[in-house]
Formats: sequence, C-alpha cells, structure tokens
Amino acid sequence: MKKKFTEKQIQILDVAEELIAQKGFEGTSVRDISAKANINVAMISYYFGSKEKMMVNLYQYRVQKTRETFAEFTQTIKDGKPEMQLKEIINFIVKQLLTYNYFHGFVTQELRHDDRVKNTLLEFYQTCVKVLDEVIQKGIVSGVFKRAAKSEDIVSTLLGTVVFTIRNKNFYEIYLKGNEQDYLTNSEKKLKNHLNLCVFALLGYQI
Amino acid sequence: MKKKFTEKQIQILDVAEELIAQKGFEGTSVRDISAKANINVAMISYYFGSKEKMMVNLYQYRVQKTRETFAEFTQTIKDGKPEMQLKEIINFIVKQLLTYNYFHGFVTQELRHDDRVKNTLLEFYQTCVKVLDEVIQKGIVSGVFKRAAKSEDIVSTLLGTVVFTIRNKNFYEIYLKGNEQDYLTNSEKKLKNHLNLCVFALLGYQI
Amino acid sequence: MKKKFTEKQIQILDVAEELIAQKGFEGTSVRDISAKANINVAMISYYFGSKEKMMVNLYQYRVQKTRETFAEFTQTIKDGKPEMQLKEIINFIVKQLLTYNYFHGFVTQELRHDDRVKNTLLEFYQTCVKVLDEVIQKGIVSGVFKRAAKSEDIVSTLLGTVVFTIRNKNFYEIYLKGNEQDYLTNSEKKLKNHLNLCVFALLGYQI
Amino acid sequence: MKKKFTEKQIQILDVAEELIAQKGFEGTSVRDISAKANINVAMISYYFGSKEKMMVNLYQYRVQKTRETFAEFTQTIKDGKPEMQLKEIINFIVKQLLTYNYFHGFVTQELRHDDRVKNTLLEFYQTCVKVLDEVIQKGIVSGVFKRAAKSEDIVSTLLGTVVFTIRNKNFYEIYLKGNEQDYLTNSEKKLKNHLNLCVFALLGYQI
DNA sequence: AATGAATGAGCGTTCATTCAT
DNA sequence: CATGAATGAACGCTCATTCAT
Repeated sequence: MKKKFTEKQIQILDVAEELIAQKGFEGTSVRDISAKANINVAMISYYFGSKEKMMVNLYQYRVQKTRETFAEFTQTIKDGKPEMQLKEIINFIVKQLLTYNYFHGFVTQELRHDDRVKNTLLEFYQTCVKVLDEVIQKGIVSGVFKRAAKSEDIVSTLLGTVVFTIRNKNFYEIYLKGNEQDYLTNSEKKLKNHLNLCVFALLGYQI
Repeated sequence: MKKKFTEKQIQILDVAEELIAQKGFEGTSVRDISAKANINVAMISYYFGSKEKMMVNLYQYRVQKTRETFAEFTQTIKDGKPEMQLKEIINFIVKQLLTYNYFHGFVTQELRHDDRVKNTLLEFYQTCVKVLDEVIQKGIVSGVFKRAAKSEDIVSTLLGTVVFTIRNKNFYEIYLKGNEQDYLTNSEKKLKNHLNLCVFALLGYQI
Repeated sequence: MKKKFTEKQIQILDVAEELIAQKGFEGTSVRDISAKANINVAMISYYFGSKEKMMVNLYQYRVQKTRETFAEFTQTIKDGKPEMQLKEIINFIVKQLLTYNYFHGFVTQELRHDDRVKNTLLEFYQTCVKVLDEVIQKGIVSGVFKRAAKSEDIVSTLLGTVVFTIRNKNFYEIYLKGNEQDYLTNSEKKLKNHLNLCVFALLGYQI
Repeated sequence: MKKKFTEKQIQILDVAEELIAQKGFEGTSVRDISAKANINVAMISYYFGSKEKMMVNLYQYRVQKTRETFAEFTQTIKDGKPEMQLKEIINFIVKQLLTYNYFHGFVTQELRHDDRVKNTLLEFYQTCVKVLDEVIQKGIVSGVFKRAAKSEDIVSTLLGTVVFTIRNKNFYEIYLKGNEQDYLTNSEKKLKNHLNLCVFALLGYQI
C-alpha cells in the first residue's frame, strides 16, 4: 500500500529530514522547520496532524523510497553471477546510505516514536537478508563461496559500519586523503573496498 | 587528570544515561531525570551547573571509565600471541559495548553538544586503532596474518556492527534462539563469533 | 523616528507600568502582568521578545509621549511673557508628573537596564533645562527676574519635589485637607503653589 | 526603643545596603549578599529570619542612626540665630543624604515591604518638619524671615532635590565642573548653594 | 553557633498546537 | 486552503529557605 505525498508535504519532509539529522527530533522545533521551508508554523500540524505524525510520515516517505529503489536495483542484477551480485549489493548499500545519510544518520536513533515505523524498517532489513541469503546460497552451490556466513550478520556489518563512519566523521576522515569536501567520495571508495574485502573474505572467496 | 564524582552525582548520571539513551538529550527533561533518580529538580543544576554540563560530565564519566578499562585490558594480553590478542580485543570490545549499551547507544548521536567530548572519544578510537595496528603488524611479521587490513576500518566495523544490533534489537533478535531475557547473552555470543570470523578472514588467517 | 504600538501592546504596557511602579521590575513577574492584563503568560515574550525588552518598550512608549506632549506644550506658551511662561511650565511639569506618576515613580529607579533609555531621559531633561534657560534669560532682560538661578537646579527641584511627594504619599497627605480620594487634586494644588513661590522667589521676582 | 545589632549583622546590612541600592531588593539575591559579605547563604535567614525581615532591619538600622545623628545635630545648633540654624539644617540634610546615598537612593523605592518602616520614616520626616517649623517661626518673630513657608514643602524640596540628583547622576554631572571622582564633593557644594538660596528666598530673607 | 546540602516554589521563556478568519 | 495570533503546558534554571549535622 503506497502512500502519496503532496508537493508541499515533500518540501516540508525534505527540510525536516535535514534538520532532524543535524539536531535530532526534539532538538528541532516546528519553527525551525517552517522557517527553513518558508512556510507557516501551523502548517506542520495542518498537513501531518502533529510533529510526531510528521516524523512517522518522514520515515514512511524515505523507507518507502528506499524499498522501491532497492527492489528496482535487485532487478538489474538478477541475471549476474553471485560474486558479481554480491559486489553490486555491497556497493549499492554503501552508496545509498551515504547519499541519504541525513536519513540514515538518525533513523535508528529517533525511531523510538512509532512501532509501525520500526516494523517498516524491520521488513526492509529482512528483505536485504533474504536477497543476500539467495546470493550466498547460489555462490555456495556454484562453488565460488566456501563458507556460508549469516546474512543478518553481514547486513548488520554493512549498515553498522557505514552509519558509524557517517556519525563519526571526525574519526574516519583522519584516515582519508583529500580535503573535507571530498569526504563523501573518498569515504565511499574506502568503505566499498573494505566491506567487499570483509564480506568476500568471510565467504571464503578466493580473489 | 582524573575527575572524581560524588556518589550522588553518579546516581544522577546513571539515571540520566539510561533515559537519554532511550529518549535522547532534548527528549529527556531534568524533571524526568530527577523523578527517576528520586532527587529534586534543582539538583541537576546544583551538582553540574546545568543540564548541558551534566551531559559533558556524563561523557567524561563513561569515556574515562572506558579508557581506563581498555588500558587495563591491554595490559592483560600484552604477552600473548597476536592471534590470541586479536581475538581478545574483539571479544572485549563486543562485551564492553553490550554492557554499556546505554552509553554507546547514544554517544555518537548526542555529541553535537561539546567538542571536548568529541575529542575525548576521538582519542579513544585512535587508541583502539593503534593497538590493533600493533597486533596486526606483529601477526604479519610472525606470518599468522597474510593480509594487512586497515585498523580504522576494522574499528568502524567492530563498533558499528555492535551498535547497530543494539539499536536494531527488534531486527537482530529475530535470528537469535532463546527468549528475550537472553538477548544480551545470545547476541554477545553471536556477535563475537561473527566479528571474529570477519576480522580473521580479512587478515587471511587460516583457521 | 516614532515607534508604533498595537492596541494589545499598549494594554500590556499600561498594566506593566502600574505593577512595576508598585513592585519594581524584578518584583513584578510576567505572570503578575499577564494575570492582571488578562492575557496568556507567553504573550509578553510573544509581543516584545522578552520581559527586558518589554521594559525598554515601556520607557520608549512613555518618554516618547512625554517629549511630544512637552513639545506641544511649549508651542502654546511661546508668545507669553516670561513670568507667565515660567508659571505655565511649572504647572505643566507638576501636572504631568502627577498624571503619569506610575511612570515617573519608577523611571529613575529601574533604568539600570538600558543605557539607551537613560540617554532618552537625559535628553528630555536637557530640553527642559534649555527651555527654562530661555525663559529666565528673557525675564532677566525684561527685568522681571532679578537673579539668574541655574536651570538644572530648578529642574532638579521641580522633578525631585514632586516625585518625593508621590513616593512619600503617607507623609505629604498629612498636611493636606480633604479625604484620600482628593489626594492628587489637593497635592497638585499645594505643589504648584509651593514650587511657583519657590522658583519665583529664587529669581527675585516681586509678587 | 533602640534595637541592637551584632557585629555580624551590621556586616551583612552594610553589604546588603550597597547591593540593594545598586540592583534593587528583588534584583539582589541572598547569594549575592552572602558572597560579597563572605558568609554562608543560610546566614541571612539565620540572623534575620528571612530576606524580607533583613530588609526591615536594614531600614531600622539606618533610620535609627539617622534619627540619632539628627537629634545630636539639633543640639549643636540650639543656641544659634534662626538664619544660622536654617542654613545648618539645610547643609546637614544635603550632607547626610549624599553620605548615605546608598540608603536614600533606595529607601523610598523599596519601602513597599513593611508599614512599620514607613512609619519610622514618616516620624523622622515629621521631626524634620517640626524642627524647621520652630526655626522659621523664630525667624518670623525676630523679623529675619518675611514669609512663613510651609515646612513640609521645604522638607519635600530638600529631600526630593537631593535624591533626584543622586538618582540622575548622569544628568546632574553635566553641569558640574571637575572629573567624575569629585561628583559627590561638587554636587554637595552646588546643592547646598542652590537649596540655601531656594529656601531663604522662599522665606523672604534679605541677603 | 554555624554550615552546606538539599528542597519546593516560582521564574522567564519556548514549545507544539489550536482557532478565528 | 492557508494564515498568524494566541494558548496552556512544559522547559531549564534560580530563588529564599530549611534541615541535618
């Protein structure tokens, strides 16, 4: 069941996402959001019912998009060899997380608010696990993977590692060449490399 | 320079840590804290100067302890073989994070408040990198490790993965046997196993 | 540059003026003001930004009016003889102070808050001195005044004496006939008489 | 009935007087006072019962002293000629007010707190009126004063004028020669001169 | 006789939300 | 459909005072 958002709502959600990622949910007032989005303070309540409900909508909006994007992505790789598929999945996840780091930077932190959101996210994670499972199984069968690592652990490591570097930018950037503007580009490259090595090693893939 | 906290201050900090981990810094009012800690609202300002300063003290309190504990720990393994040392380090980190999950659950999220804290944390992470570096280097020299993975990536993966499972308890527990009470015990075991496999594989260690 | 106030703002300022004159600035809470003005506590911050800024507005509101009124008044007597002009000025000042006694009762006391206000008031006092100077000089030239008293001393005496009787109502009313309701009327008459005698005597005017 | 104060109480009252004159009663906290007086915060309540009662004691302390000093002073002039007596009284009052300007700067403002204080002050003012009355009457009889001005008006003018210059230092000092340090000395001289001229002129005294 | 830890009330302000238009 | 004025609740904090020692 797909929910539609009006243009005005999306405008608000985009601003809200950015601010909440920076200052947290409680740290971001509806006045902050409405000021930055150039709308009236009353509009958040007006469009979403309340600030809390706006947050739920924000999750739905972003998770929904993420699921769709992921579904489309899986289609594009469905005919590849498992080792290629795996590499693509890892790269895709890193790329997505870094691109929507506003969202992923806070999503796990602020989701104390609504269980529906938790479930939406949960389902998405399970989808990832399932997709990985199939790829790994296929690789095991075809003999390119020697060991069957647990997909939920791989998912935790993929998502956890990337989110950690997003949140601890000041730590991770020490080990990156290049200036601060290139942080996203450089960290993407470094993370892709590391996580590929990590997962492939885990599966006993011979390079 | 070690800062001392009175019994009353620690009592407040413990409560504050738990609540802030659950509801965030702004989401937790001094009235929430004082109610749960069975003290007067005025005491937070009285003991720490302000809510903000209490937060800084909370970081110092926990990070300080963590650094000390880690320093002591490294002493206990200083004479071991690198593969043993590495295993111990991984297990130690997982254990610590899960034990003090209240703190580690929010530490990277709420540290927009004070740069001194950021630096304290940064230094600690760098210490971890340094310790890992030495162990890996030793293993390379002795020949048990075939590949020299980047320590900062390993640190990111270790910390990121564990924190992810803490924050996404509802996801990770699906894949755990046992009832909810055993979550910590079971996830600890599972995480230790996964992360050991992960890191050792990364280093080309032959099991 | 004249500042405009909305009806609601004036409503608040009038109440605030009365309460602050009675209980002082710190002694008057925004809750006191909002209760008496039948508005919400939040409105003081809403309309003026803060309690402090409300105070600045209160000064501007009243001093501005006072200056305007005084300027208009001086026009009405500009063609008179100096002895008539002087009498009118004295009577005007007494009348004004007693009418706006709320304000003049606290204005010099509470102005530790804002230097701009101090300067506004200072300028007004200097205007009074200047006006008096001209009248006295004219009277000296025309021969009705024999001695040239200092205008700043006269201003201090005029304002000081009236404010003293306002603040020490319980003292001054002992010497007044009539009941308490007539205090303003009676004290106005008595003060005008006394201060006219005083100033004219000072100038050597022969009655 | 004379009240005795302990050394410690006087120490507190002196500090309190200075601070209250600067920042008002509500604007001065017991912490301010205790910090400046180098005593424990609890001492104000301990010695006086409450901050409010301390204020009452402060009035009593200062008014009592003033009355005593004034009583002693009147003894020293009791054998003089009325015009000399009058001059001495005026000079004495100006001197006293300027010397204890801390007190007189706030006394009429902050006396909303206690009616007993109001009465104490009232009685003192009435004493002044009585003393002046006698002198004027004597002068009328001896023929040096031609007109019988009202003593309560003279008292109002004397006290009011001096207090005005204390409170509006920034106004009055414009008309004074000399640097800021000499303000008290210079304003005392100027005020004595002005008020003597004023009162003597009022009584029709021929210089 | 004196302290300092601790209290409860009240402070000015900001919050998300409502409501009349 | 959208606004901005207005609200009541809650915020972090400071206050004068109390109380155990």
